[in-house]
Amino acid sequence: MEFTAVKGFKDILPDEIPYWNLLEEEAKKIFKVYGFQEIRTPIVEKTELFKRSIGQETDIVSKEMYTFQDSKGRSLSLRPEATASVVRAYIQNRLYQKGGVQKLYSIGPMFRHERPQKGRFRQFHQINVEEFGDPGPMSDAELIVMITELFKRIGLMEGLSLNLNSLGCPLCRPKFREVLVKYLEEKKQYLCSDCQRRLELNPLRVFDCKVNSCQDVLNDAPSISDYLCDSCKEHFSYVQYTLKEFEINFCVNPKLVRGLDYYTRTTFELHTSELGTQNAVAGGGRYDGLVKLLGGPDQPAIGFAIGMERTVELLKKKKQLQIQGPDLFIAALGEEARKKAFSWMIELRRDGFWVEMEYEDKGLKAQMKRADRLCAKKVLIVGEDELSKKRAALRYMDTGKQVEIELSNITKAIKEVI
RNA sequence: GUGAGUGUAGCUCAGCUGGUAGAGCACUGGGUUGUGGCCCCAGUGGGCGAGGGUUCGAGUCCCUUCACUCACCCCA
Repeated sequence: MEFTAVKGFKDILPDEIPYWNLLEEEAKKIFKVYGFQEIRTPIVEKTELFKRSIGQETDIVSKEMYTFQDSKGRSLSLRPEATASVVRAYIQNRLYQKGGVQKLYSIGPMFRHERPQKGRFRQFHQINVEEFGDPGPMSDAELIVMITELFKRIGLMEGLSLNLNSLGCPLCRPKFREVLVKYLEEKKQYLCSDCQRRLELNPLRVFDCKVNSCQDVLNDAPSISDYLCDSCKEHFSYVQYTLKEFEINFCVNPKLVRGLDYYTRTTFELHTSELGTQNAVAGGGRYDGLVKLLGGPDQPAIGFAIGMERTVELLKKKKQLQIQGPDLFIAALGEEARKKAFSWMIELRRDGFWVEMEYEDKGLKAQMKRADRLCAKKVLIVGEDELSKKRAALRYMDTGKQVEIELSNITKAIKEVI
């Protein structure tokens, strides 16, 4: 029996790497001009950090974390998301003392022990962005503009829909929650068993339910937008106003709630209709209370995460990336030619050209075939004839044309044409 | 954790009511003894996820088990 990867853990093969690189490179370019700096945090943290930040009662913490004990009996967990670690690092390294806002991003794997399905893996990758220190709606708008710019740049914004909501703040959310619970209690008999359970633990999550009878109940449910306090209302309308200014299409969705406890006020998600039911490509929101909750100063913050697997999946559907082949393939015939070819190859590589050749004693036809498979742009053909005539043939693979090149000083001649 | 579906060559899949494995692609070689992409020919390659049962005989029926996939759940 051969070994296979652990369930829910995937190899990312060379064919797919160009798409990952494209995504990462474009993201980094945009983050740079928006003033975000990279931070790299460990993938293991004390379990307590996630319990405190994400919420003890959330599914992520209560049943999806990879938790283990180290040899001293301390409980550690693989990170199920990035924000907790970044906030921890922000506090621990006193980044707030640097003054002003801190804008950070990180890219890496996350781990959740869920049942794998389309667009959902146990190890998955996120691009994570956090902005600390600014309470105002302008930074909310900044992040949303930035993320739409990124998706535009990689050609995916067309197929995505931006959902927006405000979850209120500690001043107004409790009141809404109270009214909602009261309403749902009355209709409890129509709710599915999951929602009846949610009602106890996290009533806002009932909005996520896909069961028809629950959605019917929700149609007449109180809406968070009617319960926002004046300051939250003002904040939210400024964000919307700004997005309109920049002609970013969005849809206010009062049913958009988040799975993590720490979110406040603005919350948003980018959805696609092309990937099955796991349709959230990116999501985020404001979390003004989290830094303090984790023992730091009372600093506001906002952030988002992009699901890389899902984004790459979309890229693969929409974009045909051109295969890059070697600049030159040297088809050498015979021992002597092969030796020469090898040293030319090394020299050309030293100058930054991608050059390949065949080491085995194969016929010209086989070598041409291999050059074609590799998508080599040009092939230098050199055999005994060429060695004696001191001229080699350079074939342009796209047109099929061939030219002759003097063997003396050949690498210099080649460098000029490739 | 729950439900459904699928597991046959490297890949994609065919194999009717059980009779002793097949196609396309890929790979190798040849047609063109030194020239790729198209075409033609030939060859290499699996014993049908694993285990057990029924049967004269099982990819084909039954049971068990494992894996994968999708959906619920949850979320990026």
